[in-house]
Amino acid sequence: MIIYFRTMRTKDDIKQEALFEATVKLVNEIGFATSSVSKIAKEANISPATIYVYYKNKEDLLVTTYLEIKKQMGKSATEDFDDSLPIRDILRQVWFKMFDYIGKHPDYFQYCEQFSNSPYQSLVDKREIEKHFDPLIHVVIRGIEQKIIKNVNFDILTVFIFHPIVALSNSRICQDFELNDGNIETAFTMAWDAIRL
Amino acid sequence: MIIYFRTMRTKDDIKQEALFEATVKLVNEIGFATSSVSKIAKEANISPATIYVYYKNKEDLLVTTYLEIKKQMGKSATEDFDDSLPIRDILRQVWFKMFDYIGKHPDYFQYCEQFSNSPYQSLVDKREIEKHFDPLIHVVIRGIEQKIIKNVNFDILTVFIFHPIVALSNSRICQDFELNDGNIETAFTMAWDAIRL
Amino acid sequence: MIIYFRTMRTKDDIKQEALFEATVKLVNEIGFATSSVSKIAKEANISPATIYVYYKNKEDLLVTTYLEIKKQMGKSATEDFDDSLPIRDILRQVWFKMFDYIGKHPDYFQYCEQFSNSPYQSLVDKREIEKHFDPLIHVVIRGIEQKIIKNVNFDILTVFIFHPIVALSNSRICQDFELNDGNIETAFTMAWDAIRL
Amino acid sequence: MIIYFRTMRTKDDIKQEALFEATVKLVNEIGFATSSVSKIAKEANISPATIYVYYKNKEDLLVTTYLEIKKQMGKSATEDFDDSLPIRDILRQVWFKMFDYIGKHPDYFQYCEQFSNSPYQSLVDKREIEKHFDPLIHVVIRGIEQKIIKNVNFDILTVFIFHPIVALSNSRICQDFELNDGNIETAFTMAWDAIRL
DNA sequence: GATGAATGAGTGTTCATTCAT
DNA sequence: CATGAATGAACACTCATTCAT
Repeated sequence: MIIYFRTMRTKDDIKQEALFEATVKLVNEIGFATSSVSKIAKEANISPATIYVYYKNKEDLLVTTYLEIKKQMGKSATEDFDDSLPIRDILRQVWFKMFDYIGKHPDYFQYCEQFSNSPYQSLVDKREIEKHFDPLIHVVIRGIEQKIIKNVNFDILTVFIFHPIVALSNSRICQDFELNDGNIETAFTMAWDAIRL
Repeated sequence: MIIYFRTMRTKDDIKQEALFEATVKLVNEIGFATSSVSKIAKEANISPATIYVYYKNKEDLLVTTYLEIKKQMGKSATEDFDDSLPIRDILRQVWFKMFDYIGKHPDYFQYCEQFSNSPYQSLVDKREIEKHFDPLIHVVIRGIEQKIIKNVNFDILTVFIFHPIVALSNSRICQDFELNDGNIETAFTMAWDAIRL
Repeated sequence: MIIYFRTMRTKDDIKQEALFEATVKLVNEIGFATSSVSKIAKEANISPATIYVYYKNKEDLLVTTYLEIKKQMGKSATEDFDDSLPIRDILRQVWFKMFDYIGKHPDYFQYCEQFSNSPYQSLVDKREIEKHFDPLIHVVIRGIEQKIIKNVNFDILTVFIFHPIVALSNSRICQDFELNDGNIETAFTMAWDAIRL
Repeated sequence: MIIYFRTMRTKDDIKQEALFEATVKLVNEIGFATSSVSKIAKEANISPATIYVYYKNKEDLLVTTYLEIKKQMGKSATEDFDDSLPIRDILRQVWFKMFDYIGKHPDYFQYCEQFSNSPYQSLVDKREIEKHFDPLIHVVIRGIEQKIIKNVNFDILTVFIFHPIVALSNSRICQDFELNDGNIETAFTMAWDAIRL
């Protein structure tokens, strides 16, 4: 007879985490297109049927996994956020924190990249993601108000101040770019040059 | 009685082009992952087996379609290339030409985006593509030599001077960005600010 | 309400056996070349997909079926093996046991014949089969040592002492040969005349 | 302008022979099951459609090829047939002639072996083949009448006097048997021991 | 809660054959 | 006569999902 103490993790938690890791691992190893429910189940050492205990369907599994990572990423990027610093310094810190996170979890990052270009991508509410990065957005808006940042379409700003982080981390796009502090500093300077007034 | 005029195109050409268009259309409508040979065939109003008359296999169909578009795109971007212009003006012209091409063929552009993030992407020789854009690369190199452009890792430069064109054209990333001349001018200025010394 | 008695066989066993019988039956009816997975499935009254629950692939199904029969056959041929008998009597007994088995399971025999001439034949380790018939081989070797059997290439001996059993049982080759005791006795005498010193 | 002289072989003959050789070659290389009409056509350097000019269908092509070889084989086995020789010598000569033919045309022999175990085998009239070997059959009958050969079921005799030639030539069955004169002599002696009174 | 077994619908691909030219 | 193009039907196999236990 098994007794579950209050602090003991339930079986559920363990299975769910195994499923999370298995999903990320498999997608990174064999790609989104060929990652099937049964392969993920095998990787997690459970029956394919068990997945349907925890998730409504395949879509739910993949989307939830994505959202979980994005949440973590947002948290990492905005932790120790110091609103009193100059805007440039705040954004610079975010850049380093993001590259730090990606460097530590390249598999999570890669999963997100794959997800973003999969058909499942359209199933997530963009706002749901953005809210994890809200503090950053507000910094940029403040920069515009203080006439430090160019007052242009927000999408354009995003393309120059946030998108490069993703592009530079994508080994397919940047085969020569090494994630060392010097390179990150250089790239950030360029991003800042692009958006600053 | 059917009369074939001299200028009449042969059946082959018509089918092959129908296949090209059907491939692009379907991939754009339902995505790469779910675009099957039989669905493409149905879209082109031919039998799935007929595809194998024109292409070795699915991979061949998708890759060839991609290469064809990239070739067109490179030609468009570099036509009327005037090496005597100032470097900034050359790049600015390329930007406008690229947005012009994408504006005229949003479906071709979208297909390439999807392809670039598919498992088939690894099957094309990156150099094969780059050669269609070689003149641009040389302009950037000249800019570095003339101390007009920052002397940094080429991948980083690419992320700021070429990658934004793609990002801004990607309706998923930029839902607010409108491809009008003003917006393009603004964005180009930012890209130039990022890379210029 | 269904009640499962203790002796009731599980679904698995029933399906797997149905599959075995269906495979043998279909191959005998329409030949190896035209026996497809879906036809076998239909014969066994299951979905083609279900076959892949029990076997890795078509090859696995066909090879396993073959090995199973050969194992049975070897066991039949060598049961009640009495090493103390004169060599001629031992071989004679094997002949009768083999014809007995083939007479009782003509379909199994025919399946093996078809398999042996199929492309799948090369996938089985010849030794794996031979080991079921090892006692026979040793009898022949003993016969040579005792100068009762001609001391010639073993392949040649096999062609005259074992191969005729197969040839005579093959209805395609022998349409007039009836498997009665008289005919078997006659044929065995000829085989013995061929190999004895 | 091409002028065909009377002695010149017509295109037909050349194509038909190319087709014959291509069929044999391909079947030997990739097996009966995977030899398709289009592959044979490619091997013969003609269009698949052209095959249907010369043969009614695939079956016709394969069967005709088989019959042609069997005819040749029968001719070879029975040429220089000397009815005045002792029966043993006649049969011995046939053995050597057969092994000679097979040694010179291993591909033709192998094609026949493959054909004999294909579904097409049932389409040929056994008598059609046998008539090419009629002289041999009559020799055996004479042997029985002269009380030189055992008076048993003809199928049984065939299994011991003709079948071994095929078995010994089949590299799958006899991997150790070498087609040299010594081995053939030994094997023939055994065959003769089996059938002689 | 957990699962082995089962499956209809789909995958990419090859086939023997026909037909307009 | 010769053929390139075309295809319906079949192939082996995988899929996401369900369901009885």
